[in-house]
Parts: sequence; structure tokens; C-alpha cells
Amino acid sequence: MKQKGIKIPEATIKRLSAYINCLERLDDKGYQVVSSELLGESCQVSPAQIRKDLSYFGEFGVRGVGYTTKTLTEQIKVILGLDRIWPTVLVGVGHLGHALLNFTFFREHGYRMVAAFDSDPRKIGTEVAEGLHIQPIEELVETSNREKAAIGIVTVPASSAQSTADLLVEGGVSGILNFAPFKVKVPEHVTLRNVSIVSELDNLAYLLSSKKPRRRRKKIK
Amino acid sequence: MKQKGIKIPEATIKRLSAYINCLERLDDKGYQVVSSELLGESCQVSPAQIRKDLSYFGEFGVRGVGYTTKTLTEQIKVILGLDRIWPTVLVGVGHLGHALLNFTFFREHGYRMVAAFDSDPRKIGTEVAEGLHIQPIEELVETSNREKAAIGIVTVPASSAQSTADLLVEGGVSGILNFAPFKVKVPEHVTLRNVSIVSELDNLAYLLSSKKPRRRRKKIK
DNA sequence: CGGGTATTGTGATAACTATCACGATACTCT
DNA sequence: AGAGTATCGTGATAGTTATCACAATACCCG
Repeated sequence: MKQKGIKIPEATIKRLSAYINCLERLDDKGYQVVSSELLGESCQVSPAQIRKDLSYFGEFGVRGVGYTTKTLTEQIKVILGLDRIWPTVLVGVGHLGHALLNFTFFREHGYRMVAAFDSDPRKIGTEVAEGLHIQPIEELVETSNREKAAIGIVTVPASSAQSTADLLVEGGVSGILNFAPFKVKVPEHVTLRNVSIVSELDNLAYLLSSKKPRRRRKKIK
Repeated sequence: MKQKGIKIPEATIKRLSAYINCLERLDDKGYQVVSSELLGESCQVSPAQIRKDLSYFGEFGVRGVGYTTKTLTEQIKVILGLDRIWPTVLVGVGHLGHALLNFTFFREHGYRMVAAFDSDPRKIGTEVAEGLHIQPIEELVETSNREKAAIGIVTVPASSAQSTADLLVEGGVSGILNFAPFKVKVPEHVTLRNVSIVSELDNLAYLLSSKKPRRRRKKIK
């Protein structure tokens, strides 16, 4: 067992999140116990990597046997802090925001969408997910504080990303997940993560253009 | 200058993509020339890191001066393969798919959406972006081949992610960007990248729950 | 109940990535 | 034109992350 000020690789955390999904899938398939090899195959990570990742946090398996699927799932959720409810607000209900609000995975992982905001007056009041009505930006700070929002999701255009982040900070959130293609700045006590969809595509483009020169299969002449 | 079979860190590619955005912003602000320090400040990367990243691909700056903003932007685009058009198809026009189809950034980076597919019969024929009408899944393979699609974006539910990927491969794409929370498998000649939005949020949850115990500011009593 | 087998947990090692420090060099100004 | 200054490019170094190999150990079976 470790976890005493030792720093955990970010990649490990990312994989832990993936393990949850794979474990749930394996559980559905009837595996009550999984080995690191089986889990590794399922989520395309080496068995050693999985064991190492888990070893940062304790001992969860039984030698010679493997891991109890359901138990391990629960334990990883505890590690990631998914054993509690995270009140979450979202700002910017465009298509992306709308998609996130209705993403059932979130609810399953403990994120509760407590409010959604948009600056477009025409959208105010619209029910965007069950029981969730769009509120004007002006109510962001007050509502966030009242609902004790812990996480703010930013899905506004780049031009208003910074002002949105500022309001969320004022609203008392501890973490911000930013989808806008603009590197916002937040006070030190607020944790920030940026998701850059364009960057992912660009990465793909790089791999395609640099790696393998390969031709499309044509009709055999 | 390098770039001769030397492997480039993936993180470098990710940053290069970010540099483009920052450079364009700085250009808008009137900077015709930028130093690694200025650029670094703008995109929150150390100056040394920027120079190192660029050094993998050549020499783009002038000692004592800096980089010509517009030129560097163009050169990074060449590095990433963004100096050409990438015919792209998208499968699964839910909210997320819809958001991506209308994301203007894509067009600016050279991705041309040539087709969109969905399995819902009610959506077929709907114009989802300018000049782009939703087609049935059944036409995926033929259309992709005809349009010489290079990239396929998967925004379908997890349950149909694998079958969608299979069709895209059959349709001749070289790369797949998968947003579904399911680790699809593709033949070796196809490059795959997964984007896990849940994983990003989980990462945030982990940081929040493990790092700093901090209390919400209440009214001063 | 003891040997055989499977599979974990982890220290050691290798591979990768970022940071640092400084030589190289182009522009500026007198 | 030469000294001074700014800033790049990069080899060396430090730090981080993944892989490996094997000791530890729990279950199975006769």
C-alpha cells in the first residue's frame, strides 16, 4: 500500500477511469472475478500496467485468483472520488452543452447536473434535461453558491470562456472542465482541466500524414 | 534539424496544436513576431519546452529576435498535416455529433465534413450543417469510398461503436476519432484515437477529492 | 495436507519526457 | 564596425512513467 504524499501519474488516473467501464462490461458478461490479464485485454492496457496502477493505492486482488469484479469497481470509484455526489453546473447550452447535459454516463458516475446557464434570452426557461431549465448567466453566481456546485463545465465560445470561468470561481466551484478552445486562467485553489477536441483531431491528422503512406484500395483492374 | 525516424512525444504534438491557437490569437493582437517566452506565457508552456518541441522538426526562429507569427503558424500546420484538406465523415448525429459538425474550428484546420450518417430513419435527409444532409448508415461504406474520406468520427452510443468503426474501416478511412465510451478495435493500418469525456471529468473528481480540503466561503457570521 | 498452478504486488530497470544551462547568432546603437 | 543585448537551438541532466521479472501467496486437487 502506498498513497502517502506520493504523486500518482496522471496517466494512471485516466486509466483507472477506463478500468471502471471495462469492469462494468465484464461484470455484465458474467465475470465475477477478473485477472489483470483479462481486464488488460478488455481495455487494451498491459496486465503489469494495471497492477502497477492499482498498487499505488493498495492491494485489491487475491494472488493466484484475481480481482472481484464488483468490489474492484467500487474501490476504484472510491479512489477517484466517485463514491459521492458531485453537484455540477454547465454554462453554454449549445449542441455540445446539450449533449453533456443528457449524457447518462455522468449521472452514473456521480455527477449531478444542478443547473445550466446560457446567455441567449430565447433559451431561458427551456427544459434541457429532465427537470433542468436553462437559467440566465446573471443567476450563475447565486445559484452555484446555493446549490453548492463543486464542478463547472464550460461549453461557451472561446470569446466568453474567461468571463465564464471567472463567474464560476465566484460561484464557488472547486473545479472547472473547459471545452472552449481558450486557455482560461483561474485562481490557484480552483482545479482546471482543458479538453481540446480540435487538438485530438490534429493529433490524428499528424499521425496520418507522417506515419504510413498507404493507398486506398481501388477496384482491381 | 531532426525528424528522421526519431519518435516525437505525443505531448509535443498536442502542444503544437495548442500553439496554433495561441499564435493566431497573438497575431490578432498585432504581434508580427513572438518570442518563445511570449508564446509560452500565452499558452502556459515553458519557453524551453516550446523551443524543444519545435526543434524536433527544424529551426523556425531567428536568434535574438523570435519567430515570425504568421510563418510559424503555417509551419506548424505543415508539421501537423493541416496544410491539406482532410475529407471527414461523422457517424451518429446526436447532440455531440451535431456540435462537431457545426464546429467552425474544424473547417479552419482543414477538416472538410463530407458526409454525416445516422441510423434513425426520422433524421435521414435533415440538413445538419450547410449543404450537409444526414444519410442512412447503409450508405456509409459507399459514400466514404466515393468521397475518399480519410477520417471518421464516431459519435454513436457505446453499443454500436464497434460496428460503426468496422463500417468506417470498410469505407476506407485511415483514421478514426472515437467519442463513444467503448474501446473499439481496428486493423493495424487504421489509426485510432479515443476521446473520453467522462475520463476527463473523473480526473477532475480525483483531483478535487484527493488534493485540497477546502471549504466554501460562507457568509461571515 | 502438501505439491502444483495461477496470479498478484513490487523492486529494479529501461524508456521516455521535460528542464536546464549555455553556446550560437542576429539585430541595435553609438 | 564593434560592443551589447535578446533570444534561439540543443546537448546534458534530472525527473517521470512504463516494463520486466520474480518472490509471495492463495486456491485446487489428489
